[in-house]
Amino acid sequence: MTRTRKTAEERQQQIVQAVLDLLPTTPVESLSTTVIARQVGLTQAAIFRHYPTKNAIWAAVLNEIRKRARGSWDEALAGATTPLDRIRAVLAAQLTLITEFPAIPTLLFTSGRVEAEKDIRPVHLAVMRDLRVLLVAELGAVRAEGQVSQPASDQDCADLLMGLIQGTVLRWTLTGHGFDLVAEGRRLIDIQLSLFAKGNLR
Amino acid sequence: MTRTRKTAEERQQQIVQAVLDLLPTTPVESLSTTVIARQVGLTQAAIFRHYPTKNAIWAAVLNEIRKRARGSWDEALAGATTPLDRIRAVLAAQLTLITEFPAIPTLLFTSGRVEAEKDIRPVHLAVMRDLRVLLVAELGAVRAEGQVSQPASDQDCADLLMGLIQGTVLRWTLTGHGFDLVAEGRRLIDIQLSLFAKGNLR
DNA sequence: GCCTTTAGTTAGTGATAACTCACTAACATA
DNA sequence: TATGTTAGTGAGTTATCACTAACTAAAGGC
Repeated sequence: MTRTRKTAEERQQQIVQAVLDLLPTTPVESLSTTVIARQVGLTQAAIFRHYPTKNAIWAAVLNEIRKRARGSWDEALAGATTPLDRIRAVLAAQLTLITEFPAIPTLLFTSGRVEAEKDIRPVHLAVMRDLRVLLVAELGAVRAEGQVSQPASDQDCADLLMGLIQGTVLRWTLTGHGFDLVAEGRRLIDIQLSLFAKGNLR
Repeated sequence: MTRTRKTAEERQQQIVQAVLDLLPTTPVESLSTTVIARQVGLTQAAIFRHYPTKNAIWAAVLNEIRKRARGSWDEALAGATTPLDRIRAVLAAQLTLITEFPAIPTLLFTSGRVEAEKDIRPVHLAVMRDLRVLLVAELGAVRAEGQVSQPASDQDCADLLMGLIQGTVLRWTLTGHGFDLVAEGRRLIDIQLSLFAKGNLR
């Protein structure tokens, strides 16, 4: 038994990672502290040394997800030049993130435990709002560029794109990941963007 | 105590109705057989005389929802004349149904218990498939009418519309029913349909 | 080498979940 | 009025949940 004790901080990260690893295969309500503990390699009680309540774990997990989402968006934004390309890149990044962490839609589509609602829902809303703000900004840039102006407001266009993403992810989740989310998403995004573009050519 | 015993069939319907009534205000995982029994006015044990397992209750509830969805679609289809109007009507009907039974997205967005998945998910998929088939058919009719032909395939257009609906419903759910779902949905649907229409005018 | 700090364990708590079983009483019918 | 059927009851069962208290032992400064 070469059991080495780890620092509390390390364990906290480990616990969050364990939840992220388990979520794609474990229904949220079956993801008990016992299951988490087994994944980390600790006893169930040890979990409560690092997080005071289970809700605290959910909050930590959601914040980690939010952090990763922001990171991947920033990366996508930096890698593209035109506003339209940035829209494509950010949405593709979001879909890629979701394929890497199917935990995200699982949590998103789960109304969740009664008490967890208070902790989880605000983070969801924040992530969605962040993405929407980003889209509206880029759509505004597209419009400002002048060449292509959408027939609908930037907000409406953003909502249509958000719906497209969410709907596709929902379909992907319900079909048990039955298709390539990123490819299908990219395809539909291109169609939608081309519809925006064509809209003003009349 | 003029306690009259009811038939098993009556009770079964009553139990399903009780779940539908409770769902908007009760988190899915708090909706125990005890709560259901209290709503119906029976003991908890009596529930199991009418449904062998709790999953059986969920299955019955989902099938009832599916039945009602079909019913409201049919009504919408019958009340509209042109294919485009039928699309608008069916989607609005679906949104109206959801405002009447917020239980639907609650169930849809909840991954649910492990075992319930087997019973619940297929019904979800069936409902979504039904709606999509309907949309594809009407979009085909729009195209066949000749005047307006979409720049994308009927299937893709249907997916865009489905995403629009699902995304809007998700937003509505997460914001705690913070806006008028039907009105907002109609607005976005009209925009999307006009995008389809304009697409071929170039 | 001792001593403080703290990660981790063992062994519980009470609450609540779905489900069972022996029994009772309302009902239909003969 | 007697009898078989079945809706409904009350008192359980087992399992699992989040969480806690008392204790143990590893780590690290002195």
